[in-house]
Amino acid sequence: MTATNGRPQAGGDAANGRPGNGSDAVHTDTVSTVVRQWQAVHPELDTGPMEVIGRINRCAALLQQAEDAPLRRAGLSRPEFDLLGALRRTGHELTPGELVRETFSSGAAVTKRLKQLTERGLVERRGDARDRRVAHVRLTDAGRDLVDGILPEQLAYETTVLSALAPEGQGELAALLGDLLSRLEGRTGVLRA
Amino acid sequence: MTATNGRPQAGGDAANGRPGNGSDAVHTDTVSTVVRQWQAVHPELDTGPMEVIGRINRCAALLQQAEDAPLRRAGLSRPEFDLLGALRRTGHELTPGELVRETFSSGAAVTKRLKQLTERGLVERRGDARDRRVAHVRLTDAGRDLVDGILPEQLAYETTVLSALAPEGQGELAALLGDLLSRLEGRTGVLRA
DNA sequence: AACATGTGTTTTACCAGTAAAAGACCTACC
DNA sequence: GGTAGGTCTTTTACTGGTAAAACACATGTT
Repeated sequence: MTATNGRPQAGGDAANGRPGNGSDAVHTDTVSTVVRQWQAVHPELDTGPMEVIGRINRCAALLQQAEDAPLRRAGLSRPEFDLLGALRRTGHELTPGELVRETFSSGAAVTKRLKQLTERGLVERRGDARDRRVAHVRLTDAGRDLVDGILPEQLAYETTVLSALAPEGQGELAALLGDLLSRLEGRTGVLRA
Repeated sequence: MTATNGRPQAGGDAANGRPGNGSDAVHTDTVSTVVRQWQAVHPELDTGPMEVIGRINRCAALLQQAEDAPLRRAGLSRPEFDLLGALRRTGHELTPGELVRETFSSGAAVTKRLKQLTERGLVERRGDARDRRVAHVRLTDAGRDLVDGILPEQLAYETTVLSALAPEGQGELAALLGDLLSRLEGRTGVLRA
């Protein structure tokens, strides 16, 4: 459980942090294989970060596929659901600009999605009286019902997916990711550099 | 699944065995805000999975932006780098089909990328003598040099990005994600369902 | 040998996302 | 009150992805 930071020499276990797991139950996840390959080719490099970032990326990819299953049944993509969800969880109307911020997507993407969701009757828009540039978007009843119907399925699905981890493991993971995320989000400078 | 299931709210540190790091600094990451909003609207739902999956997704999104910085300087997208990296780290030629499996992308995407990378002189292809359906792709010297030049930058960048976490935290995170990932990858049925 | 079936790769048609510019509108200052 | 500059949103042009079909070839069977 020593250095992830300082040269994980031989064996990918360096970043593994757990006490006695050297031999049994070898992690056969693809990332550890990839890391081993890199270390064989470039033994001088510290591949520690890969073990974290590679896994985050890969988990995200796999989980999104998994999560998408309940959504697709409802004919929604994940970004569409995110948009509807933002409206639902805030509980009030949002402007397109606010939706951009809530869903972390570009303005153009939000415009397109709103168009489609409006056509499907899931959201409505009205203009602002004072400032005619801005629009206000709200869920229709159908939109709200759809979100409320999907969300429990979604969470149940996620629960089973995460059941690979013990509850304490899930807590740890959430906490660690929270640490990382709050720093990442706080220091946007790091990201834009 | 009761409302507040085993969710590690303030007691998270108890369950998660982290020694010194019990800094009760409130996590101000966006995910915790989102989760709070959902709980206000649907107090009966167990939002535990969101704290993990939401954060994985968000971290992935932010980290990819971060990682992309060094790549973009070299005029490569991440999927392109993944392809070149697969060739580099395996150390031998790969067929398009193998590249599909290594990089987790579709065949069509690999074909397109190979075309571009070939035009840029970073990879070469040759046919197979025995089976004329298959091609063999290898890095050119320029391609190899490019990868070798970028990789250290990339890792350095990732190291600074992860410096938000203490080394032990990084190890724990890698281990937990490895657990999750190896189960996710093993049980493909869960994902394709 | 001829054919059905399977595999490796590419092509086609299409869809969603982005960046940059445009458009519409506000505001504040001269 | 007109105009410069800023903000909110949409449009445009394009890129890159996917799914499904097409293509080219191999293989096993009769």
